Amino acid sequence: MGTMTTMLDLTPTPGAVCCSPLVTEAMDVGRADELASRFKALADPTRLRLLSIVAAADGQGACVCDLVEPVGLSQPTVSHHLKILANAGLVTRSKRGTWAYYALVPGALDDLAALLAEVPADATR
Amino acid sequence: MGTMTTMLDLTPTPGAVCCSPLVTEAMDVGRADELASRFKALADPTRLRLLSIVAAADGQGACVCDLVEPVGLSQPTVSHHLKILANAGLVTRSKRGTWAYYALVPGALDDLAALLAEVPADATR
DNA sequence: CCCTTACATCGAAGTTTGTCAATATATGGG
DNA sequence: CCCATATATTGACAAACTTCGATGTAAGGG
Repeated sequence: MGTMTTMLDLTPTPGAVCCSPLVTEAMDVGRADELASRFKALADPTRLRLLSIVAAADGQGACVCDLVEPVGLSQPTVSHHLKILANAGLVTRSKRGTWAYYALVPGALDDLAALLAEVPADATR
Repeated sequence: MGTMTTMLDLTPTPGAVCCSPLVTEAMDVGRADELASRFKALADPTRLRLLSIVAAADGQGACVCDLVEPVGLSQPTVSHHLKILANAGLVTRSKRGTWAYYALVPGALDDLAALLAEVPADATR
C-alpha cells in the first residue's frame, strides 16, 4: 500500500506501481442509483423553494395556487416539480374539492440526512 | 396573491377562495441556488460511488488510478466527476509525485445533512 | 347542463449534463 | 534532453432536464 514514490521493483507489479487497489469496493450500483435519484429531487432551486413553502404551510398543506406566484413560474411547471417531489417521497398529494394540497412527508428529509451520513464508511472522523 | 381572474371586488376575497396565501415566504433565491448546486454534486450515481471509495480509502486518500477501474468509466470522465466533487467542497485534491490523491473533506457531508434539516422551517414535527 | 376554476398532461424549445476520444500538461527517470 | 506515466483539459455528441403554451380532465356553481 505505501508505495514509496521511489523504490523500485524486484517485486512483481511491474507497471502496477500506483497505489492500493485494496478498496475496490465502491458503493453498490443499485444503491447509488437510488440515492442519486433522491438527491436529484433536491438538486433544483425551484423545488427547494417549493419544499420550503410546503413545509412552512404545514398543517393542511399548500395548494398549487399558493405556490405558483411565489416561485414566479408557470402553473404547469410548478405541477411538474411537485410531481418530482412526490415521486421522490418528499411530499404527498391530497385532493380536496377542486384543489390539490401538497404536504411534507414527516420524516423524509431526516431519512435523507441519515443516508448522507451513511455514504462514507466512517471516515469522516 | 388572490387571483381575481373573475369578479371584481365588492367583497374581500371574492374569487380568492383557494387557500391561505399567508406563507408567501419561500426560501431565499440565492440560498436555494447554493443549496441546489451542493445537492447537484451528489445527484449522480458515479459521483456517489467515487465518494464512497474515497471515503473508505481515507488516510492518505485515493488516487485517480484507483478510481477509474472500480467505476468502469474512462479516466477523463472520472477526473471530471472528481472536479465537480472538489468544487462542491466534498473532497480535496493533493498532488504527490505524478499522482493526484483525493480525500474526503472531514465535515462536508455532515454539514450538508445539517442543511437538509434546515430546509423546512420546522414542520417535520 | 354549461361554464368556470384548479390542476394535470402533452409536445416542443433551449439549456445543461454525462460520456468519450483526442490532446495537452506535468512529473519523474534514464 | 527525451520518454513514459498520471492526470487534466478540450471538443463533440446524445440524453436528460427545465420551461413554456396549448390542451385535457375533474369538480362545483349557476
